[in-house]
Amino acid sequence: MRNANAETDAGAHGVFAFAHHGRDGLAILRFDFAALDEEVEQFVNGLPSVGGFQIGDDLLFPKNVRERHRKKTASPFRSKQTADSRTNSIPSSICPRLMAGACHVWTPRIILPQHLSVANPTNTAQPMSVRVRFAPSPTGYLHIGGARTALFNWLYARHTGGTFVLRVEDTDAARNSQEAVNVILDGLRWLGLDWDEGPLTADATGPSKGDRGPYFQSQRKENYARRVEALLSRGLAYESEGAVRFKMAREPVLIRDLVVGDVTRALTDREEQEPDFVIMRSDGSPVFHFVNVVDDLEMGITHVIRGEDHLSNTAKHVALFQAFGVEPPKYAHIPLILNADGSKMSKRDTGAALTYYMENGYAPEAVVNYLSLLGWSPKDGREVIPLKELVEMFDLPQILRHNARFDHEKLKWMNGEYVRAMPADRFYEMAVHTLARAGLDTNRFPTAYVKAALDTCLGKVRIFSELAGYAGFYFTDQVALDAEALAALTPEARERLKRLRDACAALAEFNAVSLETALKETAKSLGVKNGLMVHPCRFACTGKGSGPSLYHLLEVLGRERVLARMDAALSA
RNA sequence: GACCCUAUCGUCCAGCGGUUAGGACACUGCCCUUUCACGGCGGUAACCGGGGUUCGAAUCCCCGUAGGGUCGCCA
Repeated sequence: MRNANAETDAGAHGVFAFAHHGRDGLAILRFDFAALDEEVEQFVNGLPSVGGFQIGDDLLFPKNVRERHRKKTASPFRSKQTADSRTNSIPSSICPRLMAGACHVWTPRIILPQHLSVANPTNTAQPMSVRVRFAPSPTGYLHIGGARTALFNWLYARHTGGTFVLRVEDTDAARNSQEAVNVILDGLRWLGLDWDEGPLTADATGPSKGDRGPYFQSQRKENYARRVEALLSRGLAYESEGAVRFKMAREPVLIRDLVVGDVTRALTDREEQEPDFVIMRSDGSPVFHFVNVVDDLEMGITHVIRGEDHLSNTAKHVALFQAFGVEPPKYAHIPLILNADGSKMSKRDTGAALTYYMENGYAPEAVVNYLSLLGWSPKDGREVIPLKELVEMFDLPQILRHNARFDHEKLKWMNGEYVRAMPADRFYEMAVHTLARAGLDTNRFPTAYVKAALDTCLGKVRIFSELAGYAGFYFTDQVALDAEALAALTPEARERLKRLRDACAALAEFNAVSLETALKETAKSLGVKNGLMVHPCRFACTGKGSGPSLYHLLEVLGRERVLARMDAALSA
């Protein structure tokens, strides 16, 4: 114990020491001697002192080291926990006082004796530039989970200043088409996920950018043939019934995953029967596991970020990389996205396809933001985060390991946040587009009218598909009065409406201010509350019980339409 | 059947050995308001179960249970 140290270094907070602390062994303690009482000091003096550590230092072994691994590596304190080290346990009588401020405690989660040195980030080798890829199969739709996988890859590439590669896995020629490829390209473009390398068009033989192409697997057949040949010639693969099988290891494979941790994948019972898997079919076409690895290898992919559904198969991929004599890329298997009820999200489920969001008036930046928060979150707990900051904060270690359910309600809320903050022009554009999809042609009306109408909706809708129901009355010739509307138009209500109609007709200026005055005066003269005037009027003019601000809506509609609609309602 | 992953409010996340278990969505009470939203102030609501380690466990370990994934000449 370097007690002297504490005394000479006035102001410096004493000494670092190790103590046995709970089951996980050592804690680093930092003592402030000024605050120690005698009993505590006595205890402290019995501790082995250490140098070069600080509170919070990682003595690590990363937290993703799994217990299996730990058992193998000879647990440091179970085996070494002698009576001697026991005496360094922090006694309960002292602990509270230590915690009270005399001492700072840091308990590393896992400590291995041979790692009792501070991890030094500066001495790690210069990291290679990151290359990630998104490798979808053109099936005709882009799954929302696939979109998130693309997003995570993109975010990681942008975060690290690396390269985002788009590769089309169109090995199954029969069910691929340019339209199917376009669904992917359009989806990624819509989300704003630009790729640094990959196809420029949906044409497999068309132009692309990047020097590691082609970026369509259908154009890479020679590479696969050559690689199969290489394995064959080295006896690492063999022919069987016309197909080529890879000689798979008959023992568990260690998968080091940046998200899941170290996974030892043992053979299943079926694999025990036949461990060697086909890499090339009898018709000469290579299978997914093979092409995937060959392409990743040849394209210099450094990090494979993909859905957790690939985790088990990663053993095959690792074995293949090893057969080719190279280190496998770093893997990061991200959790899956499930339906609200926890079931797997399949093609048929609402919102499973990205096109759903493209077509229903969602803002891509909201979808991106929401997706980024599924399985990942920034430390500060914020939720509405601009893309730029997402890029800055995103990283692999923070990704969770458990699946997430897709919450449409929260997405709608998120979308509303973005819609509200949206520039007016963008709002008009998206509104007109979505309205048109709902069969409401805004082109029939003057631009000024359309804009004025939409201005009354700013900040009112969360997703644009709500707009047709909210503001459709602006763009129809007649309002449909449903049962609810008719029920509201009682004889008394009609009487009030009639009075309001006449007041409106007599108005010199027909605007929100004058309308409000007129309505309130009419209510006053009738001796009723404003609300009793408001509701019949709203129903008559819009057919609904709720909507944009009444006075503004009336102004936009204009005297002519308003009077016509009131008359129509009065005679309905 | 085997193998692998996972488990905190209804949902998404915080938490990484000592917290009155925190935030967001949703739900809900009040205020604001011509409606609906927005906004403001509140509320309901969670550590899957059982063992163990520890003075102390939501946090570490084990066993159950549940959910998900994978075992193709699909991708």
